[in-house]
Amino acid sequence: MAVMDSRERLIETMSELMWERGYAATSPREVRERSGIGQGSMYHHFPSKRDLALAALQRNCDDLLPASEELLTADGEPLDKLTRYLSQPKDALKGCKVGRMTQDPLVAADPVLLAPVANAFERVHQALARVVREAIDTGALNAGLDPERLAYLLTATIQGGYVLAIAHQDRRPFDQARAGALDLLRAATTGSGAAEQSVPANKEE
Amino acid sequence: MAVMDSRERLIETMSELMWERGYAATSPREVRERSGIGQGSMYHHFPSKRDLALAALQRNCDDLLPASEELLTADGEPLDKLTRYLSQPKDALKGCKVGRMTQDPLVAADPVLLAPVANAFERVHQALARVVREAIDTGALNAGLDPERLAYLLTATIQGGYVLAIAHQDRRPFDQARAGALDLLRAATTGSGAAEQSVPANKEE
DNA sequence: GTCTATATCAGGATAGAC
DNA sequence: GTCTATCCTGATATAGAC
Repeated sequence: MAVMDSRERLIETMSELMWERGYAATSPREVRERSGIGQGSMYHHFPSKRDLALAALQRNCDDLLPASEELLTADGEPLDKLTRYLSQPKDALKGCKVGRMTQDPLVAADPVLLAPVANAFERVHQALARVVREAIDTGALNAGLDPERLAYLLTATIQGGYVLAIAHQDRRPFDQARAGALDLLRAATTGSGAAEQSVPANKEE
Repeated sequence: MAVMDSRERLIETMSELMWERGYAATSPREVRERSGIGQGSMYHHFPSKRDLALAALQRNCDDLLPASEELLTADGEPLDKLTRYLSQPKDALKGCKVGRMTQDPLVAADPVLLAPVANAFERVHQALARVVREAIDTGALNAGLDPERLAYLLTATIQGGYVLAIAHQDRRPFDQARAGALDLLRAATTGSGAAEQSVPANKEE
């Protein structure tokens, strides 16, 4: 494999910085310094910070989507798939490299930058809704539950979990929120008794 | 009531801007221009942007906390209180003026600025956990459920709902995530049959 | 307390040589 | 494609008069 070229290094570096600091708070200078790429070279590949950000954002989406999509479309019991979705190892204190973008004023106000984010969430949502629907259809979850609502709830649990973890500077709220969602899913299991077992908290990334 | 003085106007304006753009992306210049307060006056009251931000952040926390705390500590059925908590009118596309701060790189990295945010989340969490515990103790929710987990789940649902709403530029995912949480709570109701009624989606703020 | 003027530095980009 | 030099603006203050 050839050594990573300048363009690639720029995208890689910008992706990291956007995860760490967001878009607005990341400066071209930081990208140059961390990547070791010169000024001229940078503007040769990307005419503006925004162009580089778009490429980096796309990259971050491509980094995250496959894992969730593959997990959710694999064979297996629908409830198992939801459990695995809610148990993926995550660095709670770093936040989500995709979800974080929605809180960046420059991204949220820019339809072009927001598009890959919207697309990523949409795809995960569809995959989740499909699995939830399957769970209901096969009788694993109570009839009468709404797949759309539950799918949004599960994604929101993760995204909100990051907020809590960062606020408390502690990953436990993230893990507990996810565990709470699993507990409630189990409680909504057809034929569940009152004393349904609760799952143990998720451990370290 | 006397006309609002300069100091007050500065805090008010900074609070708005931090809600709209976050801390890092808000400049002293914008505060001056929107508030109509002069440069000298501003730095007379607040020696730095950070000092002003701290006051504004405190203000934003004080704006939000009372409503949730009063709602959760009022008399009434615990499940009703949780329902009301999840049905508070919110402008989903604007995001949470407190939760958003966790995604601001300058705030998350600054323990002093993060403190009021952590405190606000902690208080809501405690109030929520108490209500959930009450629901379990009175038999309204299944025994075996964990109050801590459910409390974190509910807050995460709201905070994550904002992320989804902004990503999709549509408030419905926010409402649906909250509705999904209510559906699952109802499913975890002791003695709930399989065909528990689901609640209608929340309407407009 | 408030005003105007000034200072410093970083952000974001362009120019033109190699 | 990459480098160095340069440019302009805005962010974040400080100075000192009123």
